[in-house]
Amino acid sequence: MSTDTSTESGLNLQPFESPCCVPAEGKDILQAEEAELLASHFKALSDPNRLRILSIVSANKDSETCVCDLPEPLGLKQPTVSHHLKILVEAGLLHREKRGVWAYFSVVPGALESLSAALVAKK
Amino acid sequence: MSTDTSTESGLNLQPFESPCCVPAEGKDILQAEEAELLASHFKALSDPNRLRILSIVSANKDSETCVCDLPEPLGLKQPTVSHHLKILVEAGLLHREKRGVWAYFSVVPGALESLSAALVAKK
DNA sequence: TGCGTATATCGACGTTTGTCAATCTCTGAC
DNA sequence: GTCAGAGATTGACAAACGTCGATATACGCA
Repeated sequence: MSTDTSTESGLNLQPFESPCCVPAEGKDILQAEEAELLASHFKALSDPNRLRILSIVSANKDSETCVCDLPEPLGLKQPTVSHHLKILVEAGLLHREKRGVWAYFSVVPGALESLSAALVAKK
Repeated sequence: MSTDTSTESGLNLQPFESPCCVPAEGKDILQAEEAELLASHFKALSDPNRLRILSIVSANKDSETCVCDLPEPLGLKQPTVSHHLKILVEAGLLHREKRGVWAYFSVVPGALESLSAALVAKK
């Protein structure tokens, strides 16, 4: 990266080479794979209707939430709700249990907490 | 949902109507506006390259990070990096300070922590 | 067996997103 | 004033996303 600066040893003021700051790479930086994984989790949380689904489901901790209760408060049609639920389940945030014809959902214990911790403990 | 139930007026016991669970709405559920706001923040975190930018910037806390250092470790072109930086700034996660020709970025104090808290304190 | 219902899946559509080449704006140096 | 470089903006494009109607699947009941 140095062109022909004669005295490169002692001086730290560079004419045009690296005038701003240090590269800051190769250290304990979030790697591409980890970033991809973490981003996929946040993507599951990046839709307002999915956040509201999580809120509703986590509101009744004792009794699980069934799908049939979600379309009305959300103002969404049943296929759309099913689509969002699938995304939340695949993200590991919701647990699906099918009993008979009905499907009941509950928040996976510790899932939100671990995501929350990843936010503050970001390297 | 009701086909041809003759007496639809006063009765609240439904033969096939609500067999699963309670509606669980109208309580302390995440409202649409709050959900929209929260989702917009998580959307800023839902891209792996933006997470890596946050990681790099937060890695050198003392000295801020300049834009010119980001394209190389990320493998992105300068306009793309600028685009992601804009999203992070508008989400309130990064602070931009332009000194001369260069722009330096730093993590907004408490921004990630407040998001992290919203995750576990979800109603 | 056959019917009604709850949920999942499919297909389509408009919208949003990530990326980059090209260009513009601004600043410092000569 | 002129020039060079840093970074922001624009426009374009493919890919991904959210939504919903239509349909399929699975289960309980008579």
